[in-house]
Parts: sequence; C-alpha cells; structure tokens
Amino acid sequence: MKSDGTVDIQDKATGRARGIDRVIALMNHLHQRRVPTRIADIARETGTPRSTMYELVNTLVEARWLELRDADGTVYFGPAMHYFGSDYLDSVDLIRKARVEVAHLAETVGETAQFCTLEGDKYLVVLNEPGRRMFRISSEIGIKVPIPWTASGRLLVDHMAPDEILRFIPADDFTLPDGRRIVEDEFLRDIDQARGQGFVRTTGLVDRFTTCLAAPVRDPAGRCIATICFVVPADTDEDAQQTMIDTLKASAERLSLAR
Amino acid sequence: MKSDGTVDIQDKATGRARGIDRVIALMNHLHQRRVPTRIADIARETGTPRSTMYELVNTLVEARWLELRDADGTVYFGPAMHYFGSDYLDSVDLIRKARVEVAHLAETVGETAQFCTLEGDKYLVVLNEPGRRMFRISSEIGIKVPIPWTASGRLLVDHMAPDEILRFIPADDFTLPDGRRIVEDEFLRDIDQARGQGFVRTTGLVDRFTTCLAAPVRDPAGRCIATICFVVPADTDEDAQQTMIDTLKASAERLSLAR
DNA sequence: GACCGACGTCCGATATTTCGGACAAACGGT
DNA sequence: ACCGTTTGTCCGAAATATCGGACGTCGGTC
Repeated sequence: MKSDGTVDIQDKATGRARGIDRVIALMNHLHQRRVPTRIADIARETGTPRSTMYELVNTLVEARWLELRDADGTVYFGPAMHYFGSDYLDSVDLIRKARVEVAHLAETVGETAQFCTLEGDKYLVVLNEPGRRMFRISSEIGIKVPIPWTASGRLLVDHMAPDEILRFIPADDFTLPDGRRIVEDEFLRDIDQARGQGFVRTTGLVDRFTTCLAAPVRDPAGRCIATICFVVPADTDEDAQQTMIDTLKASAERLSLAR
Repeated sequence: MKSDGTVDIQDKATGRARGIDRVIALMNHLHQRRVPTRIADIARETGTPRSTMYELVNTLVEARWLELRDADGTVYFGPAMHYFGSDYLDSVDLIRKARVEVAHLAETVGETAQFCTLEGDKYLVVLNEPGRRMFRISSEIGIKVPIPWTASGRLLVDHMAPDEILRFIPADDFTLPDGRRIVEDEFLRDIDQARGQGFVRTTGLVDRFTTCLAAPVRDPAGRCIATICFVVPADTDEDAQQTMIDTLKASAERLSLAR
C-alpha cells in the first residue's frame, strides 16, 4: 500500500477510495499545511472529489475531530484530537517522564526545550516547550526532518558503524534547506566526537542564527533512543551554554535510568 | 444522527455502517476506557463486526493513529494523535496562552494545575499539568464531568440566572459519584458567593481528601469562558491556599486580558 | 448590470466496502 | 493429552457509500 519510509502521499489507482483513507489523507494534509484550510482546497490537493470531502468534513466536525474556523469556511483540527493525543502521551512511559523534564528545563532556563526521536530515517520532534522568548513560535511537533540537519540526529545514529549510517540516511538529506551540502566525513566526525563528549552542539544548520544543544537518552543497552535539547540564539554566551549542557545531561541521564 | 449533549453511544439500525463512523466509535471507546484494549473487545463493545474491526485497526495502525501494544494484542492511540492534537492546541489562541500559565503554576507552586471549560452542559478539563506530587496521576483531559461536581463549574455558569442554571444542568448531575446529593440552593449560593469573591474553593466533592481552587477567565463582556485551578490535598494549610488563590487570580486575569 | 468563478448542496447509479461465517492456529485450563 | 475458547485471516455476496455532475447562491470584477 505505502512505502514505509516517509508519510504516504496518496494512492492514484481507480479514483475511488474508502472514506477512512480519504480522512487519513485529509488529516495528514492539514498536519503538513499546519494552517486552517478551505474544504475545496483540501479536496483538490488530496485528490478527493468535492462532494465526498464535504460529506466527510461534516461527519468529522460533528465528532469534533475537526472545527470550522472563523466563519471564513476553513477547517482545522478540533478538540477531540487533543484528547486522543493526551491519552497517547500519558500511555507511553518514557514520554510521560520526558514531559516533566522538558517542562522543567523550559521553565527554569527560559529557553525552548525539546524531546526528539527517530521515526524511520527521519528526525522528529515529539515534545516542544517554547521557553520565555517570544519569537520562534514554530513548534514543529510531528514534522519529519532529515537527520543531518539536526544536532540530535548526530546522537540518534551513534550506535551504527559509519558505512551503516551513510546507507541509512538518504543521500539527499545531506543538503540543507538553503542548498548548502553537509560533508559526510564531517558529519561522521561530529557523531564520533559527540559519542565521546556525551552531547552535541550545532550552530547555523537549519537556521543561521540558532544553536542547538542536545544530550542523549539511552536504553539499558546504551543505545540512544531519544534526545533532549535546547534551541537557543547563536550568540548565547559560552558560560550559559555550558550550564545548559550540564543541565541537559542531567535530565537525559534521569530519563535513561527511568527507562 | 446523535443527541448533541453527551458523546454518542452508537447507532443500532440496519447493522451496516460506514467505516468512518466505526472508527469514530472506536476512538471514543478507547478514550473512555483510557487503557489499551484488545481488538475483539473493542469490536464487541462498540457493536462492530469483528472482521470489520480488524480491517480498520490495520489501516489505522499503518497510519500511526493507533499502536499495537506489548505484543499482548491490545491497541491504543498512536503518535499521530499527538501530532494532530498539538496542532490543535497551537491553533487556539487562548489555549496556547493558557498552556504557559498552567505550566508555570504547576512548576512554581508544585501542585496540579488545570485549565477547564464547558462543553455542552458538562465540565471538561482541557489542560492538566501534574505538579510535583507523585500520586493523583489521573489526568482526566477530555473527560466530561457534571458541573456541580467541580469548583470551576460554579464559575462557568455564573452569567446565568438561578432558574436558568437549574434548567441548564441535568437533574442527575447533582448526585455525586458516592451517591450523596448536592442541595441545589447551596449550589446556587456557592455560585453567588464565588462571583463576589472572584474565586471558588470546594473540598471533598468528587474525592473526599481533595480541595479545588479555581479562578475565572472572562471574555471582554465579563462572561466566564474558562477557569484555571489547582487541585491540592484537603489538609494544605490555609496560608498556602491563600497564596495559591492570589496566584490563580493573577493568571486568570492575564488570560482574560489576553483574550 | 452582466459575467465568471467558487462555494455548498443534492441526487441517482454503480463500483466497493462492509459483513457474516468459516477456518486454522494459538492458548489455557483440567 | 484433550477440548473449549479466543485470535486473526480469508472469502463471496449484497447493501450502500462514494462519486460525478447538475443546480442555486454568493461576491467580486470589468
């Protein structure tokens, strides 16, 4: 049905599909757009017949899976998704514990804190707590990002051999959004260094003026199964960064044991 | 199709239903059970044919809406629900701001903080931050509760006239889970007093040893559209409670203006 | 004021999905 | 080792949900 790697785009085939498949496409579309969208647009962009989409949206609005917004005819996710999502967070032990750590980090340090994992061959933000700064609102929860673009990515693959890593990560993923290319050898060296230091720092990767600090959460076998990290302005002074790194390592350590 | 009040149970009728309706019933069922459940059980309890349920669950697991747990054959919500739910939270202005307040309250005071609203004629916890105590893990996010059972409920209806309130709240909702009955006149007096004081305190309502402190978030017209509250042990000393009340009122005030 | 495009609803036909039941495998109690 | 129960898969039939297209509105543009 779908290649398991990335999110399925859609199926072409006959043109007729089950309602549930159309709904899945609809929700994925909203998640990728990340903005309330008009029904007709969703229909066009997901390849769903207009009449079908109207029908489905009505059903979902009744169930509060979706919400009509603004009276401008757009729809977006509704409260039911939040309820189901909270149930999920509560049901996964490591995530439940990570929430406490991330919230505490963001509150005490005042910078954006995140909890991240791998999904397939992509990096993924699972938890995001904005911290005290007003800008950088974009929480990219649930959005997949190439591994080499991130600090955490350098930790999350550190159990693999170098050639294994290069086979695992799609070649295109070494190209940054602005077109620059990450040299593979440097990437491997970063990983090696990180393993020794117990943390990673990257600056100006996805965003020129942003530094990421990340520490590994490891399972009993020592494999990095997640990371906690801070996202801070690149000009944050070195002493402050060192303190944050220590704080991160302590949190990561607690989560590693808690496992 | 459904009575809008509470969550729809299911439809009887012909026995044949759309996949999407079965999926909605499935998700609601999981949300109410709040525990990973075996597929056959879900099928029986939602009145869905077994073969249909297996088919749908497979589809949903592929989409990561659901997750197979433990290898014991149970399913529960998957990560996709968390992603969609986060998108919802980010998209609603008041909730986004409330998250900051609730997180801050829980972190600094160390007690469980919540953000609550009305949905239909029921009270609903929208945000829940557990605080530092270990017990009382149950976050009841998205679970509907009768208005008279809660402190916040006494604020959320304070824009109505007494007889209006009694018509609005179903008569059965005055009966507590342990069978005791809340006297309607006392309830109305609580509401009146709360309006004057700008907060509510209740003790031993749903739970004998728990006290709730709540403050109102009001829209520009002065109507209470939500509340923030603390859930604390009943034996918390009075000075500490007074401090919490002041803190709550300040947070609630900020949210009222932010609107 | 007439035209054009987008929105939302409605309807009938048919391609498809749901459903029931049958089956093999796994489980568990005696 | 036996047998009753539960799990998960598969299949063909038929009820029906999806789809395409037509229709009435609304709003903006020339």
